[in-house]
Amino acid sequence: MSRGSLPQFDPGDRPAGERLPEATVSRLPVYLRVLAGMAERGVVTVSSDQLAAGAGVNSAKLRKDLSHLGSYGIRGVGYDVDYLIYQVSRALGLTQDWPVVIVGAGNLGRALANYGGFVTRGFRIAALLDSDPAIVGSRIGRVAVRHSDELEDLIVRHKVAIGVIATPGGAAQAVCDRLVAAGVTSILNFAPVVLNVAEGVDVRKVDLSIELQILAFHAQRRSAERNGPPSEDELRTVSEGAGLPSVPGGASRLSTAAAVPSAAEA
Amino acid sequence: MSRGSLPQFDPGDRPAGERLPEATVSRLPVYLRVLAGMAERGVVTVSSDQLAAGAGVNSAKLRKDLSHLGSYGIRGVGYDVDYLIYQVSRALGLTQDWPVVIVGAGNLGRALANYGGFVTRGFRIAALLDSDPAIVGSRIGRVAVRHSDELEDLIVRHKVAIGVIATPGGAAQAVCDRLVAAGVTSILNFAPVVLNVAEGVDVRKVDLSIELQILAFHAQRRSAERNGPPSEDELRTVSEGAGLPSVPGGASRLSTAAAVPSAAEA
DNA sequence: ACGCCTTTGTGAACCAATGCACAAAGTCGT
DNA sequence: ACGACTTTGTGCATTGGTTCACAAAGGCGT
Repeated sequence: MSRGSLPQFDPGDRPAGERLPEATVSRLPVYLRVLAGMAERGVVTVSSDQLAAGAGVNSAKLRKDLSHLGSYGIRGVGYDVDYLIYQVSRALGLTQDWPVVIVGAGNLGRALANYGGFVTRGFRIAALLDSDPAIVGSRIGRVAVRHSDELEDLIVRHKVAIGVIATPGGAAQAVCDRLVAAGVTSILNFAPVVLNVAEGVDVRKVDLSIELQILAFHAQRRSAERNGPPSEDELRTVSEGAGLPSVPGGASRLSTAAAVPSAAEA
Repeated sequence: MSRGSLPQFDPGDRPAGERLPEATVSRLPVYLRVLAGMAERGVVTVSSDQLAAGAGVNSAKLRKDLSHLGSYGIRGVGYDVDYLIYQVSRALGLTQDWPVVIVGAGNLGRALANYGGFVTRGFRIAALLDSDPAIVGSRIGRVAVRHSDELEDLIVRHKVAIGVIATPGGAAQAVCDRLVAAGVTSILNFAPVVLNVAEGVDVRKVDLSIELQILAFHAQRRSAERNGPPSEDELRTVSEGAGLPSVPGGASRLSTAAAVPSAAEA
């Protein structure tokens, strides 16, 4: 237990310099959600085993994650639910609330704005923007759709630090550039493009098709396993209905492979 | 270059036993998307540097990722775009197409069904389900909304292997159970709950509030850094407007901490 | 035909994350 | 008041992932 000199009343705090491992950060919100559910059901104390089960992780991992925040458990008992909620919230920066701007009020933007229950957990929709005059002015839940011309102004006035991009792919990079220029340094991107940003800007992406493709990979692997391990070289019979494209540069020329099925295009 | 005995014509294939690292799998879809964009713009050949830049990763990582699929580059030149698209697609299992069922036709389900461009890349919406009679029968894009009673039937008839859960949190676990019981082994969950599934079922989650919380953490860290490194113990002045809850079990009793601000609840 | 130049593929060193297993801490029943 | 029992927090070994840096491969110009 390597703790520096610390004041009496908060026995658990880590020295301020401590950096949370990225993997831990990405799990804390999950713990927080499970804890919130427990608090709602009146649970007062929880052991690492119970919480880990609820979050779907190994209990040793959970304890190590929490130990990075400080020493907030009680041996032989577990963790106080409310107190742990507070500590995790604090570690994540949720004790202040964050004004968020959502750009794009199409299907997805609307869905996000309506999340309500989610978005209000430490976050507040400062603005919902769109460029289509036909929907500017309408209301989605509690927020009015404003024109994207106001983007810079709204960001500055509401001190927005987090932007959500819910536009079509084509518009995403331009929107991103404007967000960054206006001072936003955290961006959550739902558009299916890789955003290019300057150093120091934090981008996370949420992408349906990527997730589906990862699932497809595992599904394929599982089904391949079931049908017996593909004995050394029946590889090219896996996909019917698509001629095997010729190998470029095999012994002949490059870019002969134009007639590829290209499963990845629209 | 450790390759076993292999037929002449496909010089790059890896021995069939090769397992792709998970991290690689999660990046392949990104490469695929960038490649598709290049193909569309008529690019024929791409170097690892260019592709890596487009995908926002280090080029060494990109090369190592691709090398797990096989040896499909040409030294001194790069990779043939179409051929690489084909190989990546094949590795991901996208040379067959995957019928997908989406459960929940609320805002989010509708947004997903309308993705069109995305979903059609190797995937096909076999069914869009909802339990609300008011919207059953309506059309979202090309697909009709059907009643969730038909779930089991549709899954079996269309050989659906991938399910997408876009219901409110409360319904998610029940839907998940039904999907699994009907034979679905890959699930993409948009509902804000941790799903409990049997061994062998693959669940991925997409969660707005988790992503936002991770962004908030980094935003907080950055801003804390700018305002000077918090000198050893000004920790408890970080959050105004929220009284520091008492420490449970400090020297007094457990669960005194009931009046916590609880930034994580509705 | 030959050598220069580009770019791949990978060995090896590093770093991050996981999981085991156990000592230390602290509760609770008697 | 004490000892048995529970549960935390963490040292350590291991696994997985990233990055560097370079030899081998192969095209291209002359």
